[in-house]
Amino acid sequence: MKSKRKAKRNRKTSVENDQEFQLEMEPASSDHEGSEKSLNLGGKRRKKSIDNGMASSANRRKQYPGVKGGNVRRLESNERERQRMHKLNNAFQALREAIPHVKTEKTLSKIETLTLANNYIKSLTAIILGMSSGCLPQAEGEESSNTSKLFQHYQQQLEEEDDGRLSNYLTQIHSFREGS
DNA sequence: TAGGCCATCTGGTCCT
DNA sequence: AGGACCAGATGGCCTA
Repeated sequence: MKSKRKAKRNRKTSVENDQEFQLEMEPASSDHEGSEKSLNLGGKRRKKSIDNGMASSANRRKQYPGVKGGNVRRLESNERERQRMHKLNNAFQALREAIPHVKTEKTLSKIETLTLANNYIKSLTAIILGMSSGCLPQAEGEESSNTSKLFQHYQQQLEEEDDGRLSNYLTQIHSFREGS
């Protein structure tokens, strides 16, 4: 993994690009963060394929005359998909902020975020289980019973997995920080 | 220039 | 029927 996260902050995202593109098209509708109403066949990002990329793209991808012709349903679908992806990215961002590492200068990639979060959760679970060391209150009612089951589940899971989950996590943080 | 990461478009499939 | 979800394709941006 390369140390490109910082630079990526400087780089314009395609959303920003599209927003710029929108300025030429229409005022941006800011219904939510990262939301751009680019019902313009992708704006800048797709410009190349529109302008000159069709020769290569069209070989593999169908032509979509309906879109060019103003297929409203397709465009609406694109917009919904964009919104969905923006929500997904917001969730990724929230996850990044939930991981201690994110407070540093780099932005974690998605795969890094998921990997780190996974190990973070597991190391926290291990810590909690270690602290409680099986001294949970006696099952009293359904809720306590569930807690006990959960405890057993995690304990079993951790036993089946490798040791050193926490050290793995810390190592990962370190390597991410190093930008390796 | 290659490789990594990402946003977007798109059609298919699943779900309500 | 229409929206949500998914995966493949494509191309832009960046770093080494």
